[in-house]
This record gives sequence, structure tokens and C-alpha cells, in this order.
Amino acid sequence: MDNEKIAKVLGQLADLLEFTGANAFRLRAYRNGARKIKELPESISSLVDQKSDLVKLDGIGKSVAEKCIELCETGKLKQMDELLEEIPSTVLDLLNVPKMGPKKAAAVFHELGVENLEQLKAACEAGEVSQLSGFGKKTEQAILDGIAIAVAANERILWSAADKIVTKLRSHMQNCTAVGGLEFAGSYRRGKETVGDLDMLATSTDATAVMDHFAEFEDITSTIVRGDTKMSVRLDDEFQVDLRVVPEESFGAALQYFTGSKEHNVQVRSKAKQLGLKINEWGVYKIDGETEQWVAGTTEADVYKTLSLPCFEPELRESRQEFDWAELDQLPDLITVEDMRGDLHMHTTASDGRASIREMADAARQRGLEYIAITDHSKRVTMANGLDGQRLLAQWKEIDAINAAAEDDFVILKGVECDILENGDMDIEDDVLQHADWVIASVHYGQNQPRQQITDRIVGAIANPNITMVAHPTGRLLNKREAYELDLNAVFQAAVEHGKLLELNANPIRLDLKDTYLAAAKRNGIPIVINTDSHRPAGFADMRFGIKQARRAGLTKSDVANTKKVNQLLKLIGKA
DNA sequence: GCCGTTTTCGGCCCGACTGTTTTCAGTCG
Repeated sequence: MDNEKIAKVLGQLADLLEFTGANAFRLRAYRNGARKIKELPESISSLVDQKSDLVKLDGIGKSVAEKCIELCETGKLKQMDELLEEIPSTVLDLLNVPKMGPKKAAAVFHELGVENLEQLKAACEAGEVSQLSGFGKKTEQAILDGIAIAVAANERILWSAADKIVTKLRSHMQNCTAVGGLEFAGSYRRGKETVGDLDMLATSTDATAVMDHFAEFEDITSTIVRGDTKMSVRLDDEFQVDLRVVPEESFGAALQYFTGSKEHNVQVRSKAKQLGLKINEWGVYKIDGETEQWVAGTTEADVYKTLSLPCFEPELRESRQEFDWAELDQLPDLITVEDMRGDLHMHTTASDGRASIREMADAARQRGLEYIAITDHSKRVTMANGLDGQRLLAQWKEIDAINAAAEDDFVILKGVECDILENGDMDIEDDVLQHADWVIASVHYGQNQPRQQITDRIVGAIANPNITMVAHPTGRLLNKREAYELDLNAVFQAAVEHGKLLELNANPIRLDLKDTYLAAAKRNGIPIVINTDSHRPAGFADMRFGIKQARRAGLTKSDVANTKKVNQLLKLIGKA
């Protein structure tokens, strides 16, 4: 059983227990444990096999550890099965309905026998829900409206898609003279790979004018709430945008507060409490008996400074290691787009790209890059017109000629994205590969193979002396396809043993490796390569998505191989 | 249920908004 699954079961267990009115802190402990397990690069299942003491892991105590062991050894939880005899699992779907929390869901379940969304809809339409204590006509209607949303809008959108909405909203809001500062907080600002909603923050002395202006945004289809300082709307019947309007002196506090993450803020505010301070979205207050005195809030840096903390980069605010790093004065100096010198994964018209070698090279030059690698698909990828040995050798000859004729120092490396075949063989013969500067190995077929088999394929490729890097190592596509079953620790070990590199694919739907895996690769000392996998010149712009992801992993310039000058890179991979 | 440079027991972040209420519970972020 993989970590993802274990985390999911623990989360469901917490949800079910919430129906039974369990202690809120116990639920938090389960959910916190689930989060930690989900982010863990080591497989819990392997740790259990090795009889490692799970309690040593942060956030995992005796109880969660026992549940992990039970899950790994039997594939299920006795406690969970017992709960499911009382509460059907479909009841958990009720929690996806906006304005339906555990209390309301428990009420309709216990008092009306509602077990799923369909029955909830029927009960609302029959007017039964509004008869319950604590419910009224408005709540009933809100639930009815919410059922459609629960079905349609529970998918998070890609960061890149959120960024497009932000650009449009920003330009709309800047036409409002009442708006002073404007910033987008939340998971968008932290650069998470997907975004659930947008948190827009504005400073103004006239909140009404700001909200009125916001209400005119063309994509708004409904208003969820509107108060004195807060307004929430839905765009295109799905995506939610929240607006908060605060005075200028609260901008930093509000930005800190709404950027989150929730777990990061819990730590920040706990720390404040220890120091006799209170932090909310309006500022930092010194508590003196009964009185509260405002001491900071204009900028985020001021807020953190009152706690003797550095102003963490938003990408690091996940309550992972940032507080430990701060304590040791070891916060990483995060990588930026400007640090990048090369891009080592791209396609041309020879396979499934849309531009020639020269066009790709010129586009890279214009972006200020110093080198690229041309890495078209190998022959197994027939759909993409992949190249065989003969065509590759011809292409590399062409690249030699282009390099020789170049009037500047820009370098095109001769490469290939070589398929790792289902049986573990490489798609291109070694006597061809050995003439390349840069060989990417990647899996495109047989992604559903069992864990051991697919791990062996990738580990085998890493052991091949002609291979330089493994591309998109887990194969996941955000919101579309799960990562393949892979023993990542084995892959890391092989990469370390053979001195190989791993890719962070910057394509916004891939972002593979994900942040916690990148951080684990870094701990192992494995160099990361951030590539756009461009199929056209405009594709180079995707580099910023990869950089966001790298920053979330705490990567610095020195952790990423293609920040090096080309001769240093070639030295690193043993080609110079 | 988890955790500990004041603690192995006693804490565990904080406020806006709504609807159903006569002072507050539930939901959300």
C-alpha cells in the first residue's frame, strides 16, 4: 500500500469520526499525520517491512503508527470497517457540498436518513431539510444550489490556468481608483501545482467601491457572500474567488494571513502566543492583561520580524522545514528564472515538434539561454515520428554544422529522448547513443506495469553508461493520470551510484518530479535538471512553472545542473 | 491523538459572514 493510499484512508477515518462527534484535536492529529505521510518520500510500506520505528517521524504518534502497520500488513483498518457499518461511505460526499459541514451532514444523515447526494437533493426538494432544527428555507436552497457545485467544481485547476485568471483580474481591478495595493495570496502565491480558489487582497479606504468594481468583472456568474470587508464569487459557475479589503496598515498582516498555508500559520500564531502576541489579518497585537496594542502589520516582513522570524518566501510556507531552517539560519537562497543557462529537453519537426533546430536555438538565444539540447523522440514513439539510429546520426551531423557556423558562443548539444522499452531495453543502440552529448531516458509505454518491473526498467536505464538523465520520472499528469507505481528510493540510489541526473519537467501539467520528491533528491545530492520539454519556441516560457516548483522544494541555483555554464555541465556528466 | 529550551499533563490559531437565532452555532479559509 503506497503513502497516498494510507493518507487517504487516514483522512477518511478522520471524516467518519467527525460524524460521531470525536474530539477535534484527535481528528487534527489524524489529518496532520495523513499530510505528513503523503509528503514523505520514503515509502511507509518499506519502512514497515524494515521494522523501522514510525513514531520517530514528525507528526506520527503511537496510534497513527499502529494504523499504518495494520494497513500495510492487512490492507485495511478494523476501526474503519466498524465505522462503515454505521455510516455508509457515500455520506462523506455530503461534505463536498458548500455550506455542508460535519454537523449539518450528521443532522441530515441521522434525522432524515440521507446517505448520498441524490437523497439529499430529494430531501431538499421535499422541504424536509428546512424542517430540521438549525436549518431554514435559505439553508435548504443553498444546499440545493451547492449539490450541483459539489459535482461540477471539486477539481483544482492548474497553477498556469489560475495565473491566466489572475492576469485578467489584476487588469480589471487596477481600473478601480479606490484600489491601492493589490495582491493574490493563497496557494496561488505559494506556487502550488494546482489551485483550488483565488484569494485576492486589496487595500482601500472605500471597501464598498472596491467590491462594487469587483462585482462588474465579466466572468462572475454568482456572488456567494458579501459583507463589509469580504466578498466571494464564482467564475463560470465553478471557480471561486475571494476578495478581502483591508486598510493599508493591515496589508502585510492580511497578505501573510491569506497566503498561508494553514499549517504554516498555525505555527506562526502559536509562536506569537508564546511571546505574548496575537496575530490576525489586521495586524500583530501585544497582549497586556485586558488590553491589546497594535505593533505591526504594514508589511509581511514587519509581521515576521515581531516573532524574530525571516520573511519566508511564499513557496516555503508549508510547515515542512522552513522553521527549522530559520532557526539554524540555513534558509535556502531559492533559484530564479534568471539563474537558468540552458534547456536540455525539447523537440523539433524531426519528431513531434513544430519548429526547426535553428528556430528553437534562436528562440532560446532570445530568452538569454547559452545552450540547449535537441532531444527528439526515439523510434518506438511512432505516433511522434520518433527517430531511429540513422536519422539521429544525420541530425547530429546537422547540429555539428550549425554549431560550427554559429557567430556566437551559443551551443546546441546533440541529444535524444530515448524510450525505455517495456522489456527494459533502450530504444536506440549503444553504438549510436555513445555519439550523443546528452541522452534522456524516459518511459512512454507500459506505464501500468507492476512496481518492481517499472522500477527495474528505470534503474536499468540509469545504470546504462550512455544515459545522462531520466525525464519526467514518475509519469504523472496533473488531474489526469496518476504517477506510475515506482520505488523512488531505488531510483534515487541508482542515480547516486551512477552519478546520473533527474529531471524536473516544467510543463505545467507535468511538474514531475513533484516538490517533496525534489527535496528528497536534493538530500541525496542528485543534480536536478529543469527542462521545458518544448515542442515549439513559445514553450520556453514554461520554465517559470518549473522554477516555481523547484522553489517549493527549496532548490537553489547550485542544486540545478542547467544553471551551470555549458563546459561545467559537460564536465559534470563526464563529456568533457 | 500529538507534543515538549518553562510542560510527560495540559494545552492545541483566529476572525468574517450567514442564517437561525433572541445570544450563537456552523462553515469557511
